[in-house]
Amino acid sequence: MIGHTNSGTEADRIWQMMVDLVWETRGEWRRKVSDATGLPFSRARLLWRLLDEPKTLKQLAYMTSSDAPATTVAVNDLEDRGLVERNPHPDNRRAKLVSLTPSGRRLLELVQRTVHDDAPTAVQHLSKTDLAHLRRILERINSSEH
Amino acid sequence: MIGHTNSGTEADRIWQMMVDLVWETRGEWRRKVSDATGLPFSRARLLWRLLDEPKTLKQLAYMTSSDAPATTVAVNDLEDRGLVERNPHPDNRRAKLVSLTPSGRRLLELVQRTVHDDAPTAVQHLSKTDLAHLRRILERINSSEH
DNA sequence: GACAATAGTTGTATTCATACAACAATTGTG
DNA sequence: CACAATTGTTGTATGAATACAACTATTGTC
Repeated sequence: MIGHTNSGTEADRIWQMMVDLVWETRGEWRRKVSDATGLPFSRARLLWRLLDEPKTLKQLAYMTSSDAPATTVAVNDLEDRGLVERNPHPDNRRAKLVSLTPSGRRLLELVQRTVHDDAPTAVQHLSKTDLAHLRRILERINSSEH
Repeated sequence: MIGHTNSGTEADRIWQMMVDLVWETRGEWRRKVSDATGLPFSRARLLWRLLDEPKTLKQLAYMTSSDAPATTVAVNDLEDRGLVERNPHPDNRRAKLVSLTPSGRRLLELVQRTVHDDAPTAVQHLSKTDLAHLRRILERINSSEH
């Protein structure tokens, strides 16, 4: 990953350590997701966004920071593969709701089962105490997130 | 980012929290680096790898998990922009050493000054104690990395 | 010295991502 | 009702990432 100066606050320096640690592992993980799904990573990511509930194309475009045409193309692709379907939006006939097909859902479950994003060994070797500390701190971060 | 199951060890679950936290911030950061350098992100990343010391094309190819032709093209691009130069390798006349030009070094320094990869506010708001814990744990992870 | 291996270059093809223009259908508002 | 805004589609163009084949120059080895 890109190196960094150590300027800024202590929080910034620590943050940087976390970023570097995580970043190192992402390349291989993306490749594994792509291999497991047979999809470009960005498509797989789009599919994930539908796991909880159907979304409109507009919502998907916003979430992936891409524009409407790009999202149409991506959804077309996923639809052609039978992973996703477009349904009319109940309240707005301009909009369409994109939702997972059973096949799409099965694919995501397959990824969950096969692509393990395991902690690096250095993390696995932390003591119980350190893990507990780490969890508590991360939970604190997440809960103050908004 | 792509969601995850909560299966696996406690370390895996905690790791996942870290990954999610970091991942959320990476898109914007990449964009900022690109904007500040006027380079595609991958080129900027290549430039960073030369900060410490010159590298051969082979080393660069390995570090970016790309192949020799791709690396040649990338280095050509950086060389055309005057950010980098090829010099003969002292010990091996087949190899070439790619190093930063003064202009390339200045560009990296500009990025360091302008693109702040600040900790999310939730991290900045951690207590001194939590920050100290976090730093100690991350250092422990890094030192057991190899 | 012949030959294989290494380091890098050139060129090609494919797939992706991104951005934009032009358009249709629907909805909201004056 | 007319008109602007919203939602999505189609098409086009461009820049990038990735992979491969074929090549040169140099080095190491039998």
